[in-house]
Amino acid sequence: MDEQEPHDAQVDTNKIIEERRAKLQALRAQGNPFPNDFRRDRLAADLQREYGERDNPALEADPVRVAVAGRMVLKRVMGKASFATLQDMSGRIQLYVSNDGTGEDTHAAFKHWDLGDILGAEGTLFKTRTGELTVKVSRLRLLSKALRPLPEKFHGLADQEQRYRQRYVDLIVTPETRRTFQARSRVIQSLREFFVARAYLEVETPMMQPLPGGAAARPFVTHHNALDMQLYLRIAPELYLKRLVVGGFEKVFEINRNFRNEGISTRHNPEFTMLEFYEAYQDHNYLMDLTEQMLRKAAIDATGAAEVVYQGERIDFAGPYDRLTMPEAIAKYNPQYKLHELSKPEYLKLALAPFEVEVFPTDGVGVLQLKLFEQTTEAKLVQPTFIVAFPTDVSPLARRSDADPGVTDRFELFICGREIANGFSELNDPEDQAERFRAQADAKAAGDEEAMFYDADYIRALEYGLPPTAGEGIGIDRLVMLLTDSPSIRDVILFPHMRPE
RNA sequence: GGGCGGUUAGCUCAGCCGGUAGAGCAGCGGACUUUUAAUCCGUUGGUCCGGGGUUCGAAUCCCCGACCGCCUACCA
Repeated sequence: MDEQEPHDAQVDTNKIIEERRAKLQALRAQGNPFPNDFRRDRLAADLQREYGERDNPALEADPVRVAVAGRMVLKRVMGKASFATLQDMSGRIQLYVSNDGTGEDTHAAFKHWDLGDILGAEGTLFKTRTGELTVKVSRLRLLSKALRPLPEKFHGLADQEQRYRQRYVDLIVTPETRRTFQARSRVIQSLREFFVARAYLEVETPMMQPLPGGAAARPFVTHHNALDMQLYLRIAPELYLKRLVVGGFEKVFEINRNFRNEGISTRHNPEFTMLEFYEAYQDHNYLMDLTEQMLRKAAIDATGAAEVVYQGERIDFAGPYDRLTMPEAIAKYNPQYKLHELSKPEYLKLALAPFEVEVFPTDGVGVLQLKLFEQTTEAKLVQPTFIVAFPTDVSPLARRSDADPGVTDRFELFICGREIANGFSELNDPEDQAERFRAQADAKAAGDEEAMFYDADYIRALEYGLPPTAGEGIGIDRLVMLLTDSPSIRDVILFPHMRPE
């Protein structure tokens, strides 16, 4: 369907907007109402930090001249003098505008400016009677007229839908939203520092792939016109990153988007950010140690402490974290099950009977354990917990355990009942990998839309020799949710996917 | 996909057992030179999400639909 209707065809409007348009028209008559020749020299938070403690006599004895700019978010007019609160990227600073300071004409014009307008102000600092640091304005300019009114100044924006759809408004009026995304930036910065400090190379691998690989998920499909070929948005970077390890980049990481054509929920967005990293000559046990250090640092860098509170639960990222096999975890959190019985298929099938899970005759012990784990235990793993030794059947890219070929040297990290990380010793045997791809391809042919494709070039890469390698992926959005106490993944994604308005 | 809840002024929200639309903020006009969600006086502003039905009469009750939120399922 072609729906290229012009954007201004359906402009919603109201009396307030009309009045502001009229004000803008009047401004146009006096010159360009969107000047770009004002330069600020200070940010609000810097002023608060540097001069917030200074008393008024000190400020007046040694006048501090400043030029500030920002959005007017509060305004109090009192006749011959007014106060306004300006908000910039760093915080807020109060302005004192008066006939004495700016002259009557400017002050009179200011009275007609609106909340939401962008202003530039020059003046000197002083403290009001109540001790608030304030700029006594000598020059004041309107830099950008806002035509649309801001949400109610006290309650802000409560409508979740509008907060997601119009994030720009949410960011203006909701301090928690600003803090969340600032914390998100610190988390990613922290992770990047962590790897760079360990001599990892940051790389970028294809987002558009001829074969989507590295995970079990339904992909988005697109089309390249010039090549006349189908391409998939990637569901994971894994197979490309391991190709780089073959190439001799023995420590690599990538922080970038994955795309999965699946449901949307408070924990799923169609595009989400993934950290993946690979290190040659290491194994899954090393990864678990590394993960503990990494998450401890990320928590401290994001929040100032290794212990955070998520939705009322205290989460301790300091480590070390529990490391349990699935049967161990099931028995630990569900004493009704006996550990020594949990490796018996008949016992597991009996245990699974009360749950609404499909059990297939082909399910091995490992898969049965996984199903029981998901039903009984996953949600109870509040503190960071590594679950180790995943069944080979559900781990087509992981190295088989030397002790038990039915399981792999793979772990997942659970926090607050959610999977946060997934790591393993990589399968570097090209013949074993080819066999597992064939099994996946068979499953796909049988109708499993999430089964993997057979990736012949990846097999060819393995045939050149992949060193023994450990690799891991961490869902950044879910980690940021935990570190910012956000109940929905949409709260940590600036522009989450929504149905069109 | 299933269940529950929501949608009323630009924003935050009331609106009872069905009787024909309200408040605060914002806006507009006025007073006010140290306010702090400034205050005080006056005042403008509505496709009650959309469509159908019941009724003398629907924001209100019923049905269908849209969108959003939460839970649940699926999704490693």
